[in-house]
Amino acid sequence: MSDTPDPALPERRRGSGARMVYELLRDESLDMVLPPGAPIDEIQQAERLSISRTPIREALVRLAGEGLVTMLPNRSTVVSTIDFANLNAFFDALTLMYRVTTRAAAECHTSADMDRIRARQRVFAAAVAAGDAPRMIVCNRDFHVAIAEAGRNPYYTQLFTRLLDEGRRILRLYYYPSFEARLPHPYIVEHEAIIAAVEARDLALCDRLARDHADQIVRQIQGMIAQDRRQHIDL
Amino acid sequence: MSDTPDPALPERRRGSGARMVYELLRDESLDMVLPPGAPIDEIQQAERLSISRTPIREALVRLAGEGLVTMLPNRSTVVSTIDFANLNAFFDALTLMYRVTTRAAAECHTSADMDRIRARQRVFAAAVAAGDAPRMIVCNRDFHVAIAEAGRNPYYTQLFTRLLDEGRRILRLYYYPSFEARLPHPYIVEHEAIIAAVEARDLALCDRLARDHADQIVRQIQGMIAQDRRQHIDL
DNA sequence: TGCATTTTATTTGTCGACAAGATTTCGACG
DNA sequence: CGTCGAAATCTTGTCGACAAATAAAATGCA
Repeated sequence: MSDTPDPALPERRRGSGARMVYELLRDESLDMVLPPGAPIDEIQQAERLSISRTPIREALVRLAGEGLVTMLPNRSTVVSTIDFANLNAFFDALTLMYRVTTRAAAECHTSADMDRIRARQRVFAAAVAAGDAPRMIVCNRDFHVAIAEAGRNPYYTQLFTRLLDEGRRILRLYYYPSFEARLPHPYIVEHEAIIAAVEARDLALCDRLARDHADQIVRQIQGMIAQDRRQHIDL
Repeated sequence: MSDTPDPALPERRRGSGARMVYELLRDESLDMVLPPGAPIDEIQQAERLSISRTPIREALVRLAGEGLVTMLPNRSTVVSTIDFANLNAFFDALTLMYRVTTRAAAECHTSADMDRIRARQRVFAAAVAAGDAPRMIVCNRDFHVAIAEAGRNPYYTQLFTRLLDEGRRILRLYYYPSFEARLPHPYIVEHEAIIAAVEARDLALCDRLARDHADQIVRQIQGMIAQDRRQHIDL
C-alpha cells in the first residue's frame, strides 16, 4: 500500500492534532492527492499520522460540514465527487460571489487591506512568471480571498472561499494538460484593473470587472471540459 | 441546576446519537433556549442526554462549522454571540439570497416544487391565523427554503438556510415584545405574489418582489432594534 | 456452475479513562 | 487589606477498547 508513515512528527502540541489532520486532509482533497470518490479509512489515517482515531474523526466531521467529504452512515467516508450536474449552479454562485465581494471591498476597504491585496497580487504574479500552475491557482484564490476579506462580509467570504477551493479541485482535474497552451497574463492585467477600481471605490466598475473576470474563468473551465470530452470521444 | 435528565430515551439506534444531539443543540440555540454566550459543558450535556461525550463533541464540531457555536481551544465551547457590528453584512447577504434564490426558482422550478411551496405557504398562513409567532418564524423560513430548493443551487440554499436561521435567533430576541402591534398579513400577500411570479417564470418580477420582501423584513428588524435601544435608554 | 444463506472480518459509532491546559481557590507575603 | 503565587479543581483533547452494522468470504444447495 501507499502508506507513508511520516517518521518526523513526535512533538505535537495539545489541541493541534485535530486541526493538523483537518488541514492535511483538506489540502490532500483539494490537491487531488485524495481523488474524488476515494474512501478515507479512519484506522488507516490514524496509523499514517501516528494519532488516535478521535482527531481523525473530528477532522472528517468538519470536512463533511464543508461538503468536501461525505460520511455514509455506518459505512466508509469518501471524498466528495465533483457533481457535474450542478456545475452550472457552481459557476452561477462563483460569478455572483466574485461580483459582490469585489463590490463590498470597494465600499469598505482600508489602506491596510489594499496593502494585503497588493502583496497577494505580487505573489500571484511571481507564480505566473515561474510558470507554476498549481501555485498560480492557490495564489489566485488568495488574491480574491484578500479582496473578499476587505469587503468585511463573513458570509460572502466563507462561501466564496469554499467555491474557490471547489474550483481548485476542478482546475486540478483539467488545467494541467492544457496549461502550456494558455497564457495566464491577462489575469494579471485584470487583477491590476480590479485593484485600481477597488481603490477608487468605483462600485459599478468593480461589478463589471468582476463579472468579466468570472465569465472568463468560467468560459476557460468550460472550454477545458469540452476539450476533455472531445478527447474522450476520440478514444 | 436545571439539569432535566430525560428519562424516556433508552432506545437509540446506532448512528443516530450524534445527529440527534446536533439537531437538539441546534434547535435550542436557534430558539434561544441556549442564549448567545452561554457556555456548553460537554460533560453536563452528556449527563443530560444520557450519552457519552463523543457524540456531544461531534455535534459541537458540526455546529462550530456552521458558526452557531464557538469552540475556544482548551477552553469552553460557547453559543456564538450575535455580532451587531456585522449586522449590515447580515442584512446584505440575506437580501441578496432572497433575490437570487427566488430568481433561480423562477428559472428551474417544476410543478412538484410549486406544490411543495404552496404547502409551505398554507402552513405559514395557518400559523399567522393562529397568531403563533415562533411558528410563523419557522414556517416563513421553510417557505423560502422550499423556494430556494426549487432553484436547485445548493450553494445558495445552504447559505440562505444559514442566514434564515441566524435571523430566527435575532427575531426571537426582538419579535416577542412587539408582536401584537404588527400585522403580519402583508407577508402572506407578498408570498402569494412571489409564488405567482415564480410560477410565471418572470425573473425580473421575482427579483423585485424578493428585494421588496427582504427590505421590508430588514426594515422591520431594524425598527425593532431601534425601539429596543430607545427602551434601554429610557430606563 | 450459479445463486442464496450463513459465517467471518472489517469498519464505524460509542464508551470510559487519563493527562495536559486552564480556571479557581487558597494561602503567603508585602 | 490587597496582590502575587501555588495547590486544587475542573474541562477539554486524546487514547484504547468494545459492540453494532455493514461488507466480504465461505458454505450449502439447486
